Formats: sequence, C-alpha cells, structure tokens
Amino acid sequence: MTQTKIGTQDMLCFALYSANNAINRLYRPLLAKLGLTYPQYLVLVSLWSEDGKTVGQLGRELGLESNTLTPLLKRMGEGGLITRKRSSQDERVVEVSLTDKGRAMQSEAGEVAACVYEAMGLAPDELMELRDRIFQLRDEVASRTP
Amino acid sequence: MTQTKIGTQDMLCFALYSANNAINRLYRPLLAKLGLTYPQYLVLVSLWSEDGKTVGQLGRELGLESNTLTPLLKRMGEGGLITRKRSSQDERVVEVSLTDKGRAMQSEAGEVAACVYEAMGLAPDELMELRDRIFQLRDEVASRTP
DNA sequence: GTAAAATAAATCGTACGCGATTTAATCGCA
DNA sequence: TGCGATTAAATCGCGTACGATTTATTTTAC
Repeated sequence: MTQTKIGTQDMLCFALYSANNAINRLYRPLLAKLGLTYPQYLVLVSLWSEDGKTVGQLGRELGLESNTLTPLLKRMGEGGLITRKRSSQDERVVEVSLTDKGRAMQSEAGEVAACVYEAMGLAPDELMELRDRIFQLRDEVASRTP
Repeated sequence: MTQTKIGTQDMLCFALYSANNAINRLYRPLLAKLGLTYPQYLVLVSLWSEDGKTVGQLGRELGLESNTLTPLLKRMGEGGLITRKRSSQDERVVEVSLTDKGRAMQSEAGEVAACVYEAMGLAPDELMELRDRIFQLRDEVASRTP
C-alpha cells in the first residue's frame, strides 16, 4: 500500500477547480477595467468570432443554459455591449448581436488576453496540448453525465 | 496566416472553465444525495486526511478566503458535519473539526469518487500526469497574480 | 384545424467566489 | 506598558451556475 488516505492534492477535479479559480483571479481585475466579468468576456469572444447568435447557440458553445445566460446577457445589454431581439422567424428565439461598443472592445481585450497568456508561462505547443487534453476530459465527462 | 480570429475553443482558460463546469454537473446530483455541494465535499476530503484545521489552513489548502469559507462552514456546522470553535490559544482563530456524522460520510463518499473517476475515462498514470500539469499551471498563474 | 407535445427563454431560489470593509485579538516595539 | 500595526475571521453586495418551474411559441399528429 503506497497511500492510505487521499487528499485534495491527489484529485484531478480539485486541480481543475483550483486552477480555474486561479485563472479567474488573474482575469478579474483586468476585465473589471473594461467593466466585464469572465463569462461576459467569453460571450464577447464568441461574438467577435461570429456575430449574431441565439441564446441557445451561445449556450451550447459555452456550456451554459438560459437560467445563467439570460440575466448575464441582460446586464451586457444594459451595458450597451450587445442587443437582444426576438427572431421574427421564430418568436421563441432571441438573437444576440454586438453593438459598436461591443465590437470596439475587442482591441482593448487583446491586452488582457496577452497578459493572461504570458502569466501561464507555457510555450504555444504545450498550451495547445494541455488545452486539448482538458477539452477531451470535459467531453468524456459530459458524455457520461445523465 | 493560419488563423485570423480566435474563438472560445482556442482558449486554455475556457477549456479549464468548461471542464470544471462539466465535472461539477457530474458531481452535483451525486453529492446532493449526501446533502453536500462540491466545495463542502472538498472541506470533508481535507478533514478526512487530517482532522482539526483552522479556517485559514483550509483556505490556504483550497485556495479560498474567509469570505467564501465562513458561510460555507456555517452551513456545514448547521448540517452537523463539523464543529467550529474559537481556539483558546488565539481567539482570532477558528478550529474546524469533524463530527461523527462528518467522519461517517467518508464511506458513502467513496462511491461518489469512484463514479467520477470512472466517468473521466483516464488510466491512473494519465490522470496523474494531467493533474500535475494543471497544478503546475495553477501555481504558475498564482505566482504571477498580484 | 386543433389539442397535445416539444422547444426556447425567462424566472426563482440556493450556494458559491470574491472585492471591499469591519470587528476583534494579538504582536511589536519604543 | 501602551498603542499602532498586523492578523484572522466575519460581513456585505454582486455576479455567476444550476435545479426546478413557468411562459410563450412552434411543431406534431390526428
């Protein structure tokens, strides 16, 4: 027997949990200067890559549901970053689009991303490999979650 | 130029964020049967490995501060899992200890851990390697966070 | 054509995380 | 010894996440 008791330091899930918290603590003050939270920043990243998505599309991409997204998008709308409009094709669907202000924020956000990238201290190939392993784990776990 | 726009799928921080959410979605219903949340479970894991820690010690181990831990521990105290007592040596310090009920929960929690381990679909050596890489990243980021 | 099923958002309540501040106890040092 | 600085926990407010439910719209099956 090499180990009788396991502690938090042995758990992969705790590694993910605490690393995610650590990254958030790095992002938070940087994004706060732009008036953003981390999930709000993710919404912008998503819309910068392709503008005009429904709440459901954003949810599938980010792994969130309307109970999280609706109030978050409402705040972003009040902040003038996005617009929310019911689709005329299907009134159940809400389309989310960038405002000029939301689009303009992309350049300022570049500095934030660079700052975070630097703090990770990883070479690009290491970073991509780790990222893909973590996405794989996420997808494996998600596929086995009822 | 191989890529003009980056999206959420390119970001290591998003991999961590969404993997952490996915793991939580797996844990949540399992832990709910025991009346626990994930951070509460982490507190128990910590105390099972070594009982009798101060709020500050728990905070350093889990990467949390009293603003998060105090209400969480209060709920665990109300649930009869732990006791909280001011140290007689130093009245500023609060000692957290397991109750019999909290100790007894370790065996039930074993099934939860096994279930999560299985859902990850990783061999032990792969799991340990990934875990350590993520801890390394966490520590690197934390060391560069002002 | 219409009622039931399905789908998309929104709403509500609970429990984190954390920045900022407060309260209380101990320490340091002149 | 005494008093300002430090330390530990608690308190407060805000913004997520999410289970459960509700509301509104569209699809379907007959």
